Amino acid sequence: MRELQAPKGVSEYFPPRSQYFEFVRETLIDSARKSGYQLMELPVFEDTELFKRGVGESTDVVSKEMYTFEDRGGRSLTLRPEGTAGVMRSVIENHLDKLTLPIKVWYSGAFFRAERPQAGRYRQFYQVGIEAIGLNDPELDFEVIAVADRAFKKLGLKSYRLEITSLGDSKTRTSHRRDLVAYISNLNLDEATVARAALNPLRLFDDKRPEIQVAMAKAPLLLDYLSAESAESFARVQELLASAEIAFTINPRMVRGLDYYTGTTFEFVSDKLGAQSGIGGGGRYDGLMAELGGSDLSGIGFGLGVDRVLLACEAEGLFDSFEIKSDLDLFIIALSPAEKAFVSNLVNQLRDSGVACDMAYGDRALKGAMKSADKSGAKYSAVIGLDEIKSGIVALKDMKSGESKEVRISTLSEEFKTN
RNA sequence: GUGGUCGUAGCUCAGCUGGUAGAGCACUCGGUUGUGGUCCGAGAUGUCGCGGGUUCGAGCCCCGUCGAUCACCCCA
Repeated sequence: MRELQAPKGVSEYFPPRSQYFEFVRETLIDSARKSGYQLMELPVFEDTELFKRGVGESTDVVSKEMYTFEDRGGRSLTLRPEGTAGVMRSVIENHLDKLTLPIKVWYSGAFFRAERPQAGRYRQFYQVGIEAIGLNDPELDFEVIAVADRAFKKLGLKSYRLEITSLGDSKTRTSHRRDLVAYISNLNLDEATVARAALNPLRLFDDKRPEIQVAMAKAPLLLDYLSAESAESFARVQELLASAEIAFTINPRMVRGLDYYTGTTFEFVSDKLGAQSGIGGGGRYDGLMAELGGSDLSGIGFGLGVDRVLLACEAEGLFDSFEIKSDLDLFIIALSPAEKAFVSNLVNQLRDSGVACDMAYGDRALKGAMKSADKSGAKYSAVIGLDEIKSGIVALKDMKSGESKEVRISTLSEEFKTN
């Protein structure tokens, strides 16, 4: 029989590494929660139209990386390739924009893109994101960036940098685009590059070939086209970042793959990773909500790649001395099969009264059972034989110090009532 | 989607110019008649990714395929 394997390019996390994944994800989410963001739990598949209209049909993400399928009712559905479009759809559909603005939400979950897999690039990957919707206020731009930066610092990451730029409003974008296209048309480029430029001329800015870098050195920069209003807002964001001592560099050549970005746009890049070095990114989107049929409100948000942040943490050795913290207070061992039913009952009662505990299963020798107690990470262990059942007293062993103290079995749960 | 590299025990890997597999770690048991972490001893474990070909003989050579990985591309 053919051995089953996971679909190509998906990431999965199982013990013991899953605890690092969980730690990373929780740290990212915690940063959002502590800044007033609330949970938004959304479907992993949406009407295909949502992404075509929201993300943009000419983007690579939409044109060649979507998992699209037809359901039994003939509807075209797509596994979400990113989070913002779904959030906007839900905000519009559920009239959240009628509430006090800004709406501040976070989300976490799996996203899907049919790309060729690579370390840090998976077909199913995990993101934690936030969105602050309804107001165009540079203080919010700063807040969103700070929420991400705070999370990275909390994790202990050091080798990453923040790059920011402003894409201005749609008017400045079109006039810049016109000049950029004119500039590019005077360059001597190969066919593939011309095709790339036709789709999105900005892409040539981050082409890695040195000859293209040279050719693009004098190309018109979007930052020079900013309206007074955009420029002022962008300057404000920089001021706020500086006074918060969040280091950043302005990268006027930054290119983002999703069409909806306007205004402040940013990327967090780790230099401990390979080609897939972006650990998070985001920006403001002015026209998205209106494009999707809602009121014309601005918003800003980010998406952080949990897989990549985990990889970056590991590359920086942050988990080398990570203390495996078990949730268990107590691990109970039945000395022989005769006491197993008693222990099983006891464990069940302790769990009922809120004690986190586990027991030795199977019929292993005491030495082996103690080993599982050790591995479980439980703070205390207790061995129960006929003597203990008869006397009603058990030795509670502190697994760290090795010392034990006598405790009544009937009041065992009292020992763990500390919190 | 394009190109390069790799695939041997649960993990990390060794395996000579082709002669039908090994180490360390982990695991199980014992040394210690009812107490883990250290130490010592013993034991179990492989369709050599999968399919085909060349050969008397393939882990090793050839082709295909699947997967991982690196770069391009793209982006979280």
